[in-house]
Amino acid sequence: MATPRSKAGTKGVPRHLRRQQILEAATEEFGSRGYAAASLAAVAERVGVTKTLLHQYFGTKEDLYVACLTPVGDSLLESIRTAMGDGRTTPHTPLRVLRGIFVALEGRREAWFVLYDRSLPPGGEAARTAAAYWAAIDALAADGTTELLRAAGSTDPMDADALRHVWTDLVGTLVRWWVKHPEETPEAMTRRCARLFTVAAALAVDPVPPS
Amino acid sequence: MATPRSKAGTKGVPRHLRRQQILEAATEEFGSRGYAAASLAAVAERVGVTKTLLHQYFGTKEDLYVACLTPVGDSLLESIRTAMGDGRTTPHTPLRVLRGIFVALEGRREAWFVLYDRSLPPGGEAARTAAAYWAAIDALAADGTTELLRAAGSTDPMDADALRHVWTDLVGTLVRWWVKHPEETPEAMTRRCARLFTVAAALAVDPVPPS
DNA sequence: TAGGTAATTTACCTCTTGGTAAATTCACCC
DNA sequence: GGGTGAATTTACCAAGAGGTAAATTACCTA
Repeated sequence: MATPRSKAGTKGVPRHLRRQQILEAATEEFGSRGYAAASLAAVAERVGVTKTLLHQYFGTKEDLYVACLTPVGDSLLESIRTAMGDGRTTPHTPLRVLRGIFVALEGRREAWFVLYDRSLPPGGEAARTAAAYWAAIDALAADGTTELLRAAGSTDPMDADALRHVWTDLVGTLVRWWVKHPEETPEAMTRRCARLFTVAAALAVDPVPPS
Repeated sequence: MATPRSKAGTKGVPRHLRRQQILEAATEEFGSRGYAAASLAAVAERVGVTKTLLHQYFGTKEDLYVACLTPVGDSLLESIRTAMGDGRTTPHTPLRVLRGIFVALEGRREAWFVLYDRSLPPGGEAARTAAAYWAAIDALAADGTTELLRAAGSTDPMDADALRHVWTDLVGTLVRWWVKHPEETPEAMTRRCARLFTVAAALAVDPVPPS
């Protein structure tokens, strides 16, 4: 028996497990480099497998991206929905939403950047899928912000739109900061956000006295 | 005289003007698609010129990117510096900074995304140059936020760091919104920000009464 | 008007990337 | 223990990217 010259053949990894491995590696790759800069070869190498396998598991590059995006988008969406509860928006809602997002993202924080990738091929299925998630999340955000805004007495629709953007991007900001601080648990991060809100509010309302 | 079979030869466009055209087109392309997804052929087509010309004017793709980045980064940095004035941070400073940024960006708003491109080849000159601008801007932001924070009585350095991130990314958010609303002048946008700040502060401080 | 120079294209090369068909090896089960 | 099917690789292709040397045209001036 000569030493096998080819390394083909099964490695004993069951299909659903391999699937999971690929998905995780791809999510990290897409999340850190961005869709356009990410290469399938790099993903394959992370898994310790060949590029071809990725195609046989997930099809095209865009398909793989969508496969990565879907679970993140779904769990994020669900977390936000449950955090917003019965539809009544209270001052506690923002923090509950944040906490939901942190928990949903824990263990795969870079996945956030998969959802908000700006280098997707325009017109493709990937872009459409991502846009659908954005729309769903934005709708929820709009619900919350307009209700808060109305309660505060403001009615300008442009302002409402801008505030929605501010809120959603603020979430992005906090997530990004959180990604850079892996030691911070979701709970600790939520508490930090609470403190930050208080401080920011005090800043905006309480002018610094000239000295 | 047979009709010329080749379209080579000068088109009468002086060098510095062509340079400017290329720079503008490249900035738009990089800004809208992101560095990795942007193609030199597309830039060339925007200008109505050949890919080769880009190389002869600016060298490699990264060189071209740096050439796009530098003027934006410089003018942005200068605008922020002058907006922050003598170093004394007052409650009016944030809005002055925002106004400076809007004015500096007017006419090439997408350039913002050139500065904050996350798909640059890691380790390259482009990434280094961009990182240098980030550092410079972040330093200014840190100055302002810590001074405001100290005046408000907070001392936690992690909170200060987080607040700096919140501020810089809030700027990004507002710019992004502004990019999507081309009709809004820098002045109008500044006023909108002022209103928004007031509303947000009221929201954060004034809980919605349960009804 | 002839020649020099600036501006630009042609044609080509190479490397990478996404993608596919076919071959190869392993594990399991009668 | 031999066959059957699942898991995986080899080898390959085509397209597109960045990049370069050389040729081509137009403009300007003496």
